[in-house]
Amino acid sequence: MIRKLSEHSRLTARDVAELRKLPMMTRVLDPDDDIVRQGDRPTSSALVLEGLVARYHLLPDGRRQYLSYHLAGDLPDTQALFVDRMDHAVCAIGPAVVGLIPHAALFAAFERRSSLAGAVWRETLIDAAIFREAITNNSSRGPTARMAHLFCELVYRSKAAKLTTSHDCSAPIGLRQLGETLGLSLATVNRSLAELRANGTADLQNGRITIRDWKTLSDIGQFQPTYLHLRKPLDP
Amino acid sequence: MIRKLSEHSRLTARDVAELRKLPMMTRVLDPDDDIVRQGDRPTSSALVLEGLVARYHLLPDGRRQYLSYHLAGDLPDTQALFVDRMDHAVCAIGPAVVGLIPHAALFAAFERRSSLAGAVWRETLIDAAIFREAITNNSSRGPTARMAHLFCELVYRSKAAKLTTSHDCSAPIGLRQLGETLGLSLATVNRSLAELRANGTADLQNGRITIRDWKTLSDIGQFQPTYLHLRKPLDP
DNA sequence: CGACCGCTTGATCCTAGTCAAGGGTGGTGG
DNA sequence: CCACCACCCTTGACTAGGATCAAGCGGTCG
Repeated sequence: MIRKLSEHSRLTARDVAELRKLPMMTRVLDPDDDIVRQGDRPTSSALVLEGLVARYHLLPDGRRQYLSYHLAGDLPDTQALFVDRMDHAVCAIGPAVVGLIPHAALFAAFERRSSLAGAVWRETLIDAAIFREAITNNSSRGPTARMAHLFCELVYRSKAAKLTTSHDCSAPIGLRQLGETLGLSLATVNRSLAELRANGTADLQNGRITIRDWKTLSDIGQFQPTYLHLRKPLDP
Repeated sequence: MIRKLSEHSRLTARDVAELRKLPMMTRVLDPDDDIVRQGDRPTSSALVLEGLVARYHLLPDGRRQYLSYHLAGDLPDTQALFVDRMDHAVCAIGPAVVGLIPHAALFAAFERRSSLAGAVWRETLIDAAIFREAITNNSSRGPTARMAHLFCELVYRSKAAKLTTSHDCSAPIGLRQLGETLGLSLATVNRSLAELRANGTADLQNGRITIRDWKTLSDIGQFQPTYLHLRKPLDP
């Protein structure tokens, strides 16, 4: 499962052996459970084993700004490895399972195999690329395009992670949360979603994103997957 | 100059010695010159020596989305160390000077002193934190608050980098660029700026941001500097 | 069976975008 | 040296699109 790193990095057999040796405590989460909170000083990092996990900022008025979503195989809080305090929180979106790996164990593995450090570092850089894309998405595209882009990204990443083979993926996201991701009101989210449904490009139902017309949808969302930096990009 | 890293990381004398040995080619830039372009595969990383530098996405219609600003001492394209292709570009905002350090030299230094790798890694993680804050800023705050937040961030970082001691900093940013940073039209940018001028909290003139009332401005922009992860935060 | 929660839809308001015009400044060329 | 031009900032009028408010619907869980 950890071998999602090899989507973007070449790992040797010894790297993989080192990864397998990492101690890990699994933790089962209900929807909306926090894994870490803003201000925490975690001593271990989470690896998503199952489900969907998200990072978010807590705003002064209690609302949230969701920042990114993380699928099985992702490391959603590697930031804490090198930075004292969490400036954001991480929570489960649907039911999820995460593995907690002590920082000390990770550092030790990095010492032994610096290529591992490189792979994790690269992972954090790709996270940053996803954040940048979110800035552009939420700042320069209209509501429907934003939503289309997000759907494309989630499905594309799901496929890259071999979590799905068809044009859909699990995403137990509520419309309110979608709004707090895209910077839109609940009403607009709904109308944009209705638009995507109406033109037959995509749908979100029962916690599942379905893409019916990839070409048109990725056009609407101006989705260009290069920023995800896969070693071998997917076609569809 | 490189010792800006010590704002957030503890460096030993030997780390510093290693940094001083790095080979570097300086390059002088006019306003708007690109340092790297989207799609490039750079073989060296830039260190800002003078002036202001920005990252941006190029949009299909030719407009830009500015993503972050980088002051003297920053490493604006460390991403390229571990990722094949640039997914964004980096350009000079005003006149600027950068130092180009070959990736090979950096990797060699990391091998010799892994604490250096950690410091640079941490720097990239703080970049990511700045991106996250930009998502929140552009998605969940009104025009004036966005601008206030950006001004606070730039001045705060300038002070942290010892580039200024008063409540102002050099920022040769045009209003169009401000708009392409904050996701606002030129007209709105101007009106929001007028508002900040009118209530005596801040100003932008002759390529210089001046903050007249820090307390009120940071209130308007909901600016909380924790996400910058300085080892010792500033008060004012 | 009832209450609650999340989705859906409609009506209204208001904010930010668009369009258009004017003013200041610096640079270039006559 | 001056005239012209280009660029950027500034301001106003109008418009459109998204936020807000409000109500109805449908499923689920107690």
